[in-house]
Amino acid sequence: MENKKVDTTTEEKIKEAARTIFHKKGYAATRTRDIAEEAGINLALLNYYFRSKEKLFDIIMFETVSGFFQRMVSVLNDEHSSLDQKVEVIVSNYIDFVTKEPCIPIFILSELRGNASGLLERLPYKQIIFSSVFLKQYQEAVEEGEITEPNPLQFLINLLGLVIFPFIAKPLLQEVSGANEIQFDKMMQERKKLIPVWVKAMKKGKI
Amino acid sequence: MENKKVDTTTEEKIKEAARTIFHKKGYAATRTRDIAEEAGINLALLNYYFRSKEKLFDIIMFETVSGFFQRMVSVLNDEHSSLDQKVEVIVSNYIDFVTKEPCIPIFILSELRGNASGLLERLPYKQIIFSSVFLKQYQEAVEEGEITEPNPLQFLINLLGLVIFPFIAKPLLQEVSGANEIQFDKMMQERKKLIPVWVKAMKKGKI
DNA sequence: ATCATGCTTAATCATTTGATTAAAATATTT
DNA sequence: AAATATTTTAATCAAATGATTAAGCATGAT
Repeated sequence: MENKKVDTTTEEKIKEAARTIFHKKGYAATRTRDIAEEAGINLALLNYYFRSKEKLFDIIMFETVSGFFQRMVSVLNDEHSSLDQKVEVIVSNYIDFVTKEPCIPIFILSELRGNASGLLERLPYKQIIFSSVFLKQYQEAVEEGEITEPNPLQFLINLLGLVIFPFIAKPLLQEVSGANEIQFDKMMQERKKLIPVWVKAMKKGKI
Repeated sequence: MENKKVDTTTEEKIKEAARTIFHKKGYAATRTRDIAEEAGINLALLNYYFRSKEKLFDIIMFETVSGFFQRMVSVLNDEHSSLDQKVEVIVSNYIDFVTKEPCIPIFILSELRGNASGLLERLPYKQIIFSSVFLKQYQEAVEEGEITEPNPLQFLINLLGLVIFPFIAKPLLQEVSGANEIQFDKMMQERKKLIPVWVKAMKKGKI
């Protein structure tokens, strides 16, 4: 009955395969047969365990998005770090994570086009960010004149854009620069130090 | 024989419909029947004029990518503008363009995942950017100590990331902020002034 | 040993989807 | 007007694809 061996269970094998293929090709371009082959199982097992391609996708999508934003939320709510420290941690954390999982940003954002799933509405990030330690610290910094721009969303857009955009544009940047995989990763490692400096500089940018 | 009336030709109607649907849903999620319906024509006409979905897509993709980068290249090669002016023009130009065509960035970048088409290699942007007026100006600014970071690619990544990323992450940002379409566009208009200031501030960021 | 339960497979189904065909309609030339 | 070429349509095809079925296999319980 139970099949929880030392090796991964069949259900987990299917999920891992689905993650791999969905992340790489997206929902529409993924064939259930590809997932079955990647998992080394019979196609029927996919439907046996998950009922349908769509239900399997919903699970992967939810876990991927949750995992991605949990990394940010936990840092944004840290009571014991300053704003600058939060930037450093987020930058370092995400650059390492996305270097290991380079498909995830474009996967999330391209599957969220139009947000047909309504996934975002079911996630509580709006409230979490709105009541975060980060937000208080940002508003304090604005009041004390340390930050010019009053809208914290502009700050988050910049931070995320500087970290994530290069990974989304990776094929493009590699072609324009002629960089190979290693050189690209090295450039992203350099951004670990550069982005916090840039973000600090941007805080007092005067119009 | 010739059908070039005042109204658009059938071929052009199909291309416009294909642009609309491909941009919105991507290659894999697009059905040729959707394009035919959007164009108000019989499905067979699509294959009559363009042979196949893939060939039609290749045309749209090439035109979209070319159009997108031509805007940048023409500014980067302007002899008569400074680096700061180039930033201002690119930011303003792209924010207006992408506000009108919000699907294009995520379309280009998601279709370029893995660059299976080899489209990028067929485009000459590497050489164009490498020998651009921008590059000379950037290197001069580095030599004169006006810019800390010696790699011009980091500068371009930042510029593009600050401009384009918010449009790619639009559904996410709208959900997190609760902003509607008009409020989002207003925020992007504000970035027209903010990004050039930020980019200037970043130039002298010290480690 | 027998039974019941859950897991796995091969074969098959039904629908979707890209593409084609042959004929009809329209436009162009002679 | 007749002939020719081009454009358009309805009908159909073949392959791909998500999903199901029924039978076989394993494992633990009675």
